[in-house]
Amino acid sequence: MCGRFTLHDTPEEIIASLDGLDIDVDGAGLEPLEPCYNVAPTIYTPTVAGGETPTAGRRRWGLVPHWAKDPAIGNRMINARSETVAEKPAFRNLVAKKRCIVPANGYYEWKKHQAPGGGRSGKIPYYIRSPQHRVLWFAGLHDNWFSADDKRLDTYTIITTRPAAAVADIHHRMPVILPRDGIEQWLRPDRGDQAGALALLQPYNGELEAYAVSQMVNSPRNNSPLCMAPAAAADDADLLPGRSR
DNA sequence: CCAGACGTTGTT
DNA sequence: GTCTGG
DNA sequence: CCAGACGTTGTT
DNA sequence: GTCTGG
Repeated sequence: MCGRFTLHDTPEEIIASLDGLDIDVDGAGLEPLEPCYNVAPTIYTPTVAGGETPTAGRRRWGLVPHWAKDPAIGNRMINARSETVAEKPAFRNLVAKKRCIVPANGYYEWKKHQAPGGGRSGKIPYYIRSPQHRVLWFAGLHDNWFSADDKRLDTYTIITTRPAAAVADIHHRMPVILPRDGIEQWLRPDRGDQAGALALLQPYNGELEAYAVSQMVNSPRNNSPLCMAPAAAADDADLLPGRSR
């Protein structure tokens, strides 16, 4: 699945990674963009919503459907399965007109770990990213919700699929990462039909690298580059004088 | 007709 | 909003 | 995903 | 144990 990710590039770098795709960044709310090394559900991040001219804007992670009575439902709607997204009542109506993409520099997965000797099992967090440090674009769905006092809430969910071979040992699900060539079809209804868009929801074909990180990422309150540092380096930093454990 | 769900993950 | 279940 | 809360009353 | 919040 995908329950935590990073986004630390500048807005310019993020937009440049779309390689000239025509998007409306007017009033996009991409600036200012604080680097975040530990994006958790309910956090606002940049997204690009589909349309004839795709439009950038900030949205909150955790889909709150427009019909929801309680926006707390968004705390649990952080992922949508690609295999069933076209059928599930909560998602299928969004597939037609509410597709979006979500930029990330990488994401975290927790690998279950069985201690030798039948001891306690635990979980080790891993960070997964492009070896060339390219921006990854997740496939998502979005919606807008209005509170009783008419406050607008824009939210999204990240679509998941089976893992690419490079990360299959870590976890049996991964976010859908769109190839650059697929982004226009995902975002622009004039570039193909819905079936074509759904066909893009596949395990990632590109290169990925993965390595273990420290437990620092576990708490959503931690937002430091050390969250994505290799485990040994992060542990060393933990031992620096003056740092409480 | 109205009421109630609408989701994923992992674990058992 | 829309569908399923009762 | 993980962390953290999980409660009421009355008083300031 | 289970739910909410980040």
